[in-house]
Amino acid sequence: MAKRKTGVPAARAPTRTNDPARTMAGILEVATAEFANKGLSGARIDEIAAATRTSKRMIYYYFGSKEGLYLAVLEESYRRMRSIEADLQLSDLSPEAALRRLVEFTFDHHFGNQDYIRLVMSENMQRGEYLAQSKIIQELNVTAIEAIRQLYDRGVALGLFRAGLDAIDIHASISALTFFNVSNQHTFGLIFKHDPAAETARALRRSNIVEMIVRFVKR
Amino acid sequence: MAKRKTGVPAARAPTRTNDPARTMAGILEVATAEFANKGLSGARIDEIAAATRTSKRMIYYYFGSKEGLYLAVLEESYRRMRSIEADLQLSDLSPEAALRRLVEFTFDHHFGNQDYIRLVMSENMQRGEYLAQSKIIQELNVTAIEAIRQLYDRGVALGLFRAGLDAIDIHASISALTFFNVSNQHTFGLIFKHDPAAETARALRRSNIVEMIVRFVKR
DNA sequence: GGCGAAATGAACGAACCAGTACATTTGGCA
DNA sequence: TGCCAAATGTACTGGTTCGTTCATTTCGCC
Repeated sequence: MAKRKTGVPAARAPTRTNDPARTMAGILEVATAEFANKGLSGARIDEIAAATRTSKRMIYYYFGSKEGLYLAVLEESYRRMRSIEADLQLSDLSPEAALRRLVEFTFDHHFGNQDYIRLVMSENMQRGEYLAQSKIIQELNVTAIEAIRQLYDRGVALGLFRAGLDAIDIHASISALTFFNVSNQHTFGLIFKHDPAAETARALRRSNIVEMIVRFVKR
Repeated sequence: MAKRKTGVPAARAPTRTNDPARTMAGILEVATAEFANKGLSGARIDEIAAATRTSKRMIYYYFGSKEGLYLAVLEESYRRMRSIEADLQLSDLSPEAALRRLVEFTFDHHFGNQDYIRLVMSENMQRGEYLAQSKIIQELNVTAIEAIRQLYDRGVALGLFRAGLDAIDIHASISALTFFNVSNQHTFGLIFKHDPAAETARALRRSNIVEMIVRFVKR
């Protein structure tokens, strides 16, 4: 909670400065990168410690264990993701425009937050073992589903979308197409040589994904 | 190459029996499960050795290192996957039927071969580092693309499919939707409680994916 | 202005784990 | 049938890595 120290402007340099919040935040930031890069078993506590301003001792002081730190990273990462997602104002747009916007946003967000993608990949490699321990996370996704449901219901009511589809299913498709685009870029890109002109290729892929989703829900 | 021993029917029990091919195959089988379950860094050579009829010594004798074994597992797994895929006879079917069959097959195959999915996930966590070392693998995917291209071109020629689409892009979408369905089942399923009546939910998901792909390519 | 809990630092230990040294057996072949 | 390379078993090691022990410093509060 406390972001900064109260009094005492830094004067005497040689002494230590206690700042728990900053210490924890620093650890989390470094740990996020490490776990995203190497996964749970590949990550090294010593490397995380070395990259922070503080020591390994503090990691255990605040997070208890490697797994505890991993879980904290996971939760923080989910929290950030969902808080950004909540900023979309879809209700002002027409159903189709809203759907397009949502897919485009998801595509761009996943591309721009590959650490998040890799953490989710890692967690799926663990079979969701750690996510299951977290009460907080379950609630965080309801918003995404709700946004789709509202936009979809509007579309159906206006006769623009076909009825009988499931918002969760639509969400699954959007996630699958956008997630895979990042998560499997190495095995997929490597095999089919997508690299040259990657920019335009990605733009093309993006519009194709949008098109695919829209075509699926429209009458 | 040599599948079995030539002469010498097993008579004297107490003595050892040399069978390199069998030893290697046994190691690969166990290693596949271990790497698929735990990933490269999570896997333990000692555990693999314990689960085989042979010893850790043999693993290093035949595969050189943990990474060497991992790469061998990866290659073998890809090889198996593509050889099954090649069995589809799509050219006898109408373009749309062929497309449906391909998607259904891919969906079912991925669901039934989760070790393969997890190995690909693992490899993407390594940023394709090991796949890049393998000359063999690159060629193995061309068939999948080719199958789609042929079916798609037929569809366009018949005026059933819209022109201007890319076979690789279609393949990406099919892969994304079917792969994600398995790869992210834990984080996705956990969050949205898909568990009860999983059978019918999966069937529904399957037909929705097929529908989505078909709608995308049809005029 | 000092007291005690919170926060931090430095070094250590015990388990784990990839890889190896050394020794032995098997089996094709001359 | 005896020789030698291929194949295998056993026991060990050196480095790595999670986690801890012990000691010290900071700082809110009375």
